[in-house]
Amino acid sequence: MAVIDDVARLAGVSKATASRALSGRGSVADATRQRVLKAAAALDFRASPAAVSLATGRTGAIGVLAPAIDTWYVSTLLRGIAEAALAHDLDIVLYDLGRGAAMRERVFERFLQRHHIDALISTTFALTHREVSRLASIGIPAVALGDGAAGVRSWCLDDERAGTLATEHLLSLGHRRIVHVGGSTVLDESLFAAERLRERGYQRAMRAAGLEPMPTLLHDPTADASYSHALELLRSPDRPRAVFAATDEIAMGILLAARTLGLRVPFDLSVVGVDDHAYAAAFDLTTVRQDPREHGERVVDWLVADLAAPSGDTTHTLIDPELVPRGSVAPA
Amino acid sequence: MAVIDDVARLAGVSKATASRALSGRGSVADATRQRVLKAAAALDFRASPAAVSLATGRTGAIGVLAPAIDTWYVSTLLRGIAEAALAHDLDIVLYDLGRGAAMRERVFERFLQRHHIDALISTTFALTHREVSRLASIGIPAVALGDGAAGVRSWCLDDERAGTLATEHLLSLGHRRIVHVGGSTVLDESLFAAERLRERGYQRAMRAAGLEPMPTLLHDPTADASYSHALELLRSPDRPRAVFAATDEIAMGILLAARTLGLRVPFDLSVVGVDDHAYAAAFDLTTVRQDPREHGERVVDWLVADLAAPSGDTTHTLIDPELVPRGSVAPA
DNA sequence: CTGTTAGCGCCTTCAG
DNA sequence: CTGAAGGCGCTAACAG
Repeated sequence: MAVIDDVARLAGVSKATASRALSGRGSVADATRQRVLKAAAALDFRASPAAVSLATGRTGAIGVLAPAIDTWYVSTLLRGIAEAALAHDLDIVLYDLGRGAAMRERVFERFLQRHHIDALISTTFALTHREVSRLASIGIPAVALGDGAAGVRSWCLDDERAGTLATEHLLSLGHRRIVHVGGSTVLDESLFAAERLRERGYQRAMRAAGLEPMPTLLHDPTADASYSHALELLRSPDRPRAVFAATDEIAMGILLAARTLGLRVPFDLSVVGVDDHAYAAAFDLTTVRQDPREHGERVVDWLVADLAAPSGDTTHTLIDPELVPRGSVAPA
Repeated sequence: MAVIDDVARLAGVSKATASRALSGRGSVADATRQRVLKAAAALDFRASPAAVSLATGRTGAIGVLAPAIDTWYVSTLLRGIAEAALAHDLDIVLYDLGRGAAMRERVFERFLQRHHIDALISTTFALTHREVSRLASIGIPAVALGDGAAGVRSWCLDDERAGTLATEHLLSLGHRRIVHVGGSTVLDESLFAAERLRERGYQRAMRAAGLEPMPTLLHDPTADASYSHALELLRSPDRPRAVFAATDEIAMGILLAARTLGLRVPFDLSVVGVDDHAYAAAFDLTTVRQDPREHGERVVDWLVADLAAPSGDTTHTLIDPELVPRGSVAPA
């Protein structure tokens, strides 16, 4: 592997000039730059990132802290992040927390230990105060997605509004007994802020319509768990005719259960979800959309700008959800 | 941030001794080691990965090259890789190729440029000869998953056998007109080796049963595309009664289309998929299982061992698929 | 505009 | 077992 000294020698300049020519920082005579560039190409030179990083303090990588990658939300988000990162010539280092937050502390300490990234994107789980100040003290800017944290720039779907939108849609069609099926608080009380907010949106909409919210049904936030719970729910004689599911995955489980039981959607049962999951269209599922892929890109762009010129901005941006009417809902 | 010199000073030893004590390499008197460790803890010392990397040539990270992260196979695999990586105290650097391989060259050059990783895991797309030799020449060991490459250790589902298994299952139940719906070769001829092998397995099983394989139907490998194509297919008067879908996602699209058209599965239509996707159980879909999560862990373990003691092993391991009978199939 | 001189923080011979 | 010295490859001042 050629090193910069080889390039410099071949171009007949000093290491410093070669470095300047290669990096574009500092001024170099045009002719000189061309010579250096040509020499570098000839030698197939590639700067050692470790050396660059040691000298500059920059790594050229950003970290992503996320739970359960094998999930529609996170994987789609990751896709957006990866695309934007590529465009900005940044590596992305992935830290998967799995379900629940057992590994959280360990992961956090570990990636901190290595000063391996220039910035951090945290998703779904809010950063704790301690983590935020820790990050700040070692100078890694952080942003949060999906759940904010004080002192950190964040973007997040207006989950409460999403719940309200979905519920109001059902209400406007004359439904009154609307059941809310929520993503679990089972795993960890502190984690599923989004789900709790969607529930609150539901409750608010119900009360605004003069109705008493019904108790939220909870289980693991997977299509599977939803399916088996829905089987029970829909078998009951006074089964609901309208359901607001906290996520599309849950909604899909309900739809599948309805099919199994021979219920006709939307005539026997109306269902609204949240997400606009990749399968939502095939399920003909009415839902409230969010676009994690676009969010991922947006966040990376912000981070890149902030890295170049720290803004100290810690705004908490709420993203407006949008109802996507499809065929899983009918008038009461 | 404390550096090793601070630790050494606090412990009253030299940098060299501190380094030895901290890394465990080289012998240090027990009492000395304790003192160093205590000093390091007191100072909250963390070695700079850039410096370590520069000095040792190791980065402590492995790269993952994958298409379309927002896909069941890749995201599940990634989950397994991330878990194993955490266990081995390795970072994982993610390179998303998106759909198709447009970014491929760029990504490849880019991660090569930075000698940012100790090893590479490549998925789905086979590495080209040029890439393999390139990797070898700069000394990054690579493994492949999902599609092998000459000169590289690889693991991969026996896709042809998967196709055969699925088809034979249908045949054994008396079906004769079995249609195969395949993941697209539409995107890029050279990429979807797995799909082509599954098709071949189907054809082989048909011929072995004395039947002429029917032409494979192709479209984008998403549930959505599958849904709309299946709508057409199943509306036709001589619609098939048995379908072998190349992936569960495709199978799910077909199942949804059947529901839309009022066909009863499995009585009017039998469907078999491949993958054992997270939703397969909820769809009650008979399928051929593969377990990418487990594969991910296995591959990382191998890589870690190989990093410690290079084996030169370039075996191509075929993973045996397994039929998972569920309710989407009935006798003809 | 360009070369020289110091490091960045750690590991690793080589002596002792 | 331990310390001193040099180097990994690059960039950042500072002169010139």
